[in-house]
Amino acid sequence: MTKIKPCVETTAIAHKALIAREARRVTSYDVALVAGVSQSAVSRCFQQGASVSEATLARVMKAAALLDYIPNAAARSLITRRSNIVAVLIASQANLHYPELLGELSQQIGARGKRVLLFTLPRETDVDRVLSEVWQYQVDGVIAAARLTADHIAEFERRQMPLVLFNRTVRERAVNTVTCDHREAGRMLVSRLAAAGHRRFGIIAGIEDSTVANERRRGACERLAELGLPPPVVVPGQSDYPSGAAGLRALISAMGAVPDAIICGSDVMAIGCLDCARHELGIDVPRQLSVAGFDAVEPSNWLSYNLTTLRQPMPKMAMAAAELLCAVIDRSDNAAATPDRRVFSAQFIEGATARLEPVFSAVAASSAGLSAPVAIM
Amino acid sequence: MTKIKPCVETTAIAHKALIAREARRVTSYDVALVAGVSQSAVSRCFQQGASVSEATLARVMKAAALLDYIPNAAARSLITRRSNIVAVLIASQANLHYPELLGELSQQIGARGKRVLLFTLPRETDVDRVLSEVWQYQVDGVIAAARLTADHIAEFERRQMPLVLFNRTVRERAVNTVTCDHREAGRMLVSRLAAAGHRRFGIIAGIEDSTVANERRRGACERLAELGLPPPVVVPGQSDYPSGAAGLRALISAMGAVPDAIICGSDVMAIGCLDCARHELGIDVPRQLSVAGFDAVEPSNWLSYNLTTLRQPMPKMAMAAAELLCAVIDRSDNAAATPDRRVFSAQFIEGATARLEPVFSAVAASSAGLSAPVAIM
DNA sequence: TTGTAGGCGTTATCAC
DNA sequence: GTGATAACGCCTACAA
Repeated sequence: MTKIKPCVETTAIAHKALIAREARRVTSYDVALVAGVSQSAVSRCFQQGASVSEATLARVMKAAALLDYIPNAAARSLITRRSNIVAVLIASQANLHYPELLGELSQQIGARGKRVLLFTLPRETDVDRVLSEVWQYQVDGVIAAARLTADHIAEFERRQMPLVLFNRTVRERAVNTVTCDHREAGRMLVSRLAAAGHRRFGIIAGIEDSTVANERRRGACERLAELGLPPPVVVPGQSDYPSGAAGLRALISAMGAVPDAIICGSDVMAIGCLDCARHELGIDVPRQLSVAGFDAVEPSNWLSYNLTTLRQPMPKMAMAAAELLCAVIDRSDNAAATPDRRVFSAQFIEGATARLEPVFSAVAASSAGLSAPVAIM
Repeated sequence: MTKIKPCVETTAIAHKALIAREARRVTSYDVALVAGVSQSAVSRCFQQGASVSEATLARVMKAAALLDYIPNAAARSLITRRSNIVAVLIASQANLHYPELLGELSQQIGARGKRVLLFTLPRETDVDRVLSEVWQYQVDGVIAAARLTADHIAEFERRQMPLVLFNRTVRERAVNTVTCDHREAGRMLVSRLAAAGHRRFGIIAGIEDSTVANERRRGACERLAELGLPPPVVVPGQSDYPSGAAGLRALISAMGAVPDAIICGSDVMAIGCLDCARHELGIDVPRQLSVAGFDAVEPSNWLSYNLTTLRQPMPKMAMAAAELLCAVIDRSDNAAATPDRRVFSAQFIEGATARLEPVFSAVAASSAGLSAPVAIM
């Protein structure tokens, strides 16, 4: 009488029915049972560079496939202390203005074997409430495109939570940041406009608590002063389309005339300003008035606008943020290294809404086109 | 001699130093030790509706605060089988076209105590690779704004994973879906244009594998046939700006003349078509040609365009998706109920790029303005 | 290479 | 109301 050894398929089907009856999940024990090995052998089969024999691996993988087994990330993270989840904090405002940002971040983080857990902030003041949620989820690190205070940063340090700020800075603390040099962008824009003969400048500012818009304005004002030009008239804006038109009217009324050039804190405002000037006030842009924006959003490139603007190299910045964060996570066992700051340059897009002198000097050309990362200590 | 009972603060500080020395995380045991209660008592303090005395709660919470204790969601999910994480699968294309979608979804899901784990698909064909990742993370459910096959759906059922399709459908299987009635939208658009006397129609189609664009085209063609009008000339497009211009030229060449009306599969193409007509071909829109799009993206509302289009009620649809998914999750212990399909109507935006007859009939007005959910069994 | 045993941090089930 | 004890599903020495 021969002893019949049941084949893996048969055992798997029977065992799977059992699991279904008990309403449990499929675990590595189940796979081990079906494959006829120990649970730890199964565990090793799902890890990189563990020592398993060819034969065992094959048996285990077959059993796993038959049972629809997938390792449980929650259980794994409990012991490895790695969830492979990265939190992205993003103010809804930024979300809408930079639709590419989230997509690029997700791709780049995904390419590094992690996933993005999304935390959107309806208002930038909701940070506290959201952060306490972040801690629960045991994320490996955080990319924050939102306004954090020095106290928040301190809590990240206390909890040893890797952090990268995106387009934000905190003066009081040393933090990893990825930014575009918005101040330099503001300076560059003024330089080009001034070189073409513009003298009376108006500025439509962005949302008040936005570091980005503030830096742009600061750079522009600074450069105007250096060039000995009169200070610009600044009117407030909300970074949206209606603010462009409202800002234009406000500037004309404050200055008693149409300015030579208007610098808008964002492309959407610039487009609002442009539409108002052309369609409502009958102002000839760029002959009577130059208009410029920031960000090079998709519509700025459309035929109806062809806006003079400055582009942030978003894909590169997203890649830098993912890279930086993952580097910090990987070495987070060791002592914390000194924070890294990666600064990118904006790229000047000439467009056709501003009168500009052609650029020949090597310095201006390179500073306008440069977008490689520059480390500033 | 009096026995000195050390106060909570002192114990906490000492114990915290110990934890730091051992490089461990703070656990509920640590809190229990400092608070002088059992670990289970601590656990109960962090649950809804568990029975704990006022005094214990206070002591525990104080100790927790001193130790910076936060419950570990990974450990919790291991036993509760709830991760409070929802996966959102989104094709990058859709991401860029509907920036509001992700923000709305995140808000709505957040309001229900869960968070969004983001899975972006560079190509719609990457679904398989991404799904196997989804299973690992033990998410509570999935909202998919990407193309799934019947086989994929089957795997969701096999794994008993709650699923809601967003703006997608799968003919072969019964699935929970939240959609906009794009076919009806296409019909509505043709009805209005035909009523204003347009007869020779051109269509610039969207990306070939997009259900949405196909449904829109189908509805338009269907309605044209019903009205006894000649079938439209259809040219392909990629749903982007350049496709609008290319499509316009292709239509003119195919028809041997400028058509009466062009229906574009998306607003961005409509805008590309419009810019080309006006700025490059000198065609008077809407006098010589009517142009219409779909989606009511932000720029469609700008002065330069004021596009005739149809809006999807995104916020309502996102809310419906979150609501539906969470309902399925909450009752997922019981037997699976019959799938739910929530269909919304697009809202007609008259704009100024198409010649239209004013609408007086109550039927037309209500069908054009309706955006409340309609359950279809 | 393989199996045994202990632990990761929580919730659930019971007695008390 | 409170505290012991057993899961949850996996990884990781360590011994074989």
